[in-house]
Amino acid sequence: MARAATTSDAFNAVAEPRRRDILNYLALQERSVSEIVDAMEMEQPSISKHLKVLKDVGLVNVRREGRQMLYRVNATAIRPLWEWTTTFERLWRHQLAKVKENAEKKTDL
Amino acid sequence: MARAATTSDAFNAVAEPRRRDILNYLALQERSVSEIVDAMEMEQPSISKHLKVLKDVGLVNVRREGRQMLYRVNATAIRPLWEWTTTFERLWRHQLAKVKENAEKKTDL
DNA sequence: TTGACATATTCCCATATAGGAATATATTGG
DNA sequence: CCAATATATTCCTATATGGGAATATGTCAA
Repeated sequence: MARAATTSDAFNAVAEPRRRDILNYLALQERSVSEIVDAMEMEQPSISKHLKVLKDVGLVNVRREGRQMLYRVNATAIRPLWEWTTTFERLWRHQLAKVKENAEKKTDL
Repeated sequence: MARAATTSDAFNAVAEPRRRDILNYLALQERSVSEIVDAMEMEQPSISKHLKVLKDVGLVNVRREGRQMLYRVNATAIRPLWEWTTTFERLWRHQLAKVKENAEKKTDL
């Protein structure tokens, strides 16, 4: 077997750093493909391919306006990632509390 | 170019569903490899390989106890994922608020 | 209709998988 | 030291990827 497809879910789609860059950029506002191309430093075909992956997993939505295609983030599709990470929140808070505790012990000496 | 290595960062490491399963299991408590093998339905070599990836990106820590290797989650390594997703939190709250608003309008009819 | 602009798709290829199978390494008890 | 247990590593292979290059598709303006 090989790796899970990039389009299999949001986790795989955002594993690619360029796609996270694109999503970060789109978080500010809806953008056309050429705006994205200008903002990122990538060829237009690459951008289009990344956008296709993002669209396939529902991380972005699109609408046409004349010759342009306007992409925007579908933030609710990112929520499952957030939810998965929060199951570990208790653990890292616990870890951080320990670190702080140790730091205070040191100061007390 | 090919895909970014699974060991390149936490995002790529957790893209594999089996590795998320393992992390979920380890979230409960520290576990030996054989306990993980029993809990997941996978061959031991596969588990060891997944654990290596998780260790390489710092998502788990290990200690030896006799013949056993005890793995535990390093939750702070998951935090960057959480932080990235929270940059979109405002957006999905906004979206959900809209959905709710529309639902209430309907009820008013 | 034609040309220009905006975006998408196809073809090519080097590369890193994940799992299966087999084997290697490490540790302990006797 | 040896056998048993626990874990890691190596070899193999089908597969999907991301970028580059070239090209196709779609839309508007005149």
